[in-house]
Amino acid sequence: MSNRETILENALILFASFGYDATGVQEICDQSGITKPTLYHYFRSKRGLMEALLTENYTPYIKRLKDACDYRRDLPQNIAEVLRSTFRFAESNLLFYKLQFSMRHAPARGEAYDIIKPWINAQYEPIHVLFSAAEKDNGNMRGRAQAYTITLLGMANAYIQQAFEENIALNDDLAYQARQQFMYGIFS
Amino acid sequence: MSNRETILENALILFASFGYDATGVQEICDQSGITKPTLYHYFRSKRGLMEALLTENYTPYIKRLKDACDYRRDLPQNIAEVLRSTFRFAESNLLFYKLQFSMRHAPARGEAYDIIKPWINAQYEPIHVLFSAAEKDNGNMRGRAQAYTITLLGMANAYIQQAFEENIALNDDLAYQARQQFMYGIFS
DNA sequence: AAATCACTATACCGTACGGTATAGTATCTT
DNA sequence: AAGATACTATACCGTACGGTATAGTGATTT
Repeated sequence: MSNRETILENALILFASFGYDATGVQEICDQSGITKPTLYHYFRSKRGLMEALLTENYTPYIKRLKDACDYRRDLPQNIAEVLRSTFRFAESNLLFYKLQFSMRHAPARGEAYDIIKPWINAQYEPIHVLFSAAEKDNGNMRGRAQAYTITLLGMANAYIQQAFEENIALNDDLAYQARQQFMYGIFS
Repeated sequence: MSNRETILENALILFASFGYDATGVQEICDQSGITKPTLYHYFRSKRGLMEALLTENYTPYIKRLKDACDYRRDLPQNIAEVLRSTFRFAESNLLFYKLQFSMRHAPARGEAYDIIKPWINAQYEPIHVLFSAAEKDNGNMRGRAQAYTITLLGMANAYIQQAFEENIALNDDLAYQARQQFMYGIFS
């Protein structure tokens, strides 16, 4: 494995375990068996390292999420796919999921939140577009696209957290159950 | 206002804005118009300051939550009260709600999470006891008390986040709506 | 063979951190 | 009036931080 990959791997472990602020560049180097100039050769700064980590781990998920949000006049189908892709994202790399989750909820003016902000939007935006499109086919959804987006993501995360703590699988059955509960919130 | 109160107030603002790690003791002192020995006179350490902040702001909520979880064979009523007390807690001090929320989701081995851990349990435990008690009256809930607790809290937080971002009130109507959606997840 | 390139170690920079030793001051107790 | 108590400022401690100047290395290109 290349030094670059080793650094990314150990940075993920340390950032996810102790947080961005509390993890020193030196620790990452020690854990990776290299020295600081090597790290700074591949990544311009500590922040650049974090950004690279996010880009490499987020990109495939965001791509799948965009596909899941392609509206074909079957909103329940879209919601199921959004939940499925998100569940798989969480399950495929638990450590990264935990890291990005803690960063999403970090204080708004901290550096960690500043770094992850564009990715929050990259996840939010396609889902919001989906609900906006669905509004046109369902009048009583009007003006609630933002609320649906937030609630859907919030519910997905609640299910994911629950699955982790109870050691149950984030399979398609659970995605279906989450979808039913979410849609009850919409049409009631 | 006493120095102690001033320190607590400014610490809340800074911790909530920038995070526990990223906020220096010196900043808190500057903002409060005092010097470090004064701060260390009232609070033994930076961590002690954070702990005092949590104790003073959490205590009344936990007390109300415990009342809300007193099971009288009417689970929907309990759930409504849990949601109401939690909504009011969030609405009464937005800054503190944001701070504790970010700490709850901070990395597990960081200091911030370590400090808030007992309070996470103080919130979790009475709700868990409630669902465990309700299990005895409703067979098909058996063995799912933990799942219900996590999902209820997750849903409450999703509603609170949504209310903040859409600038809508966390009133009893919203608590009722959240309860309906949650109970659909239980009995389906 | 010379020059270039990507990569890496030693040793160091300035700064900011959490925390404290010392020396007060002002108020309250006896 | 004397002593104790609660509180606060100046100045400082050791340590760890993110980041870098310098000087290489070994492989690739010309």
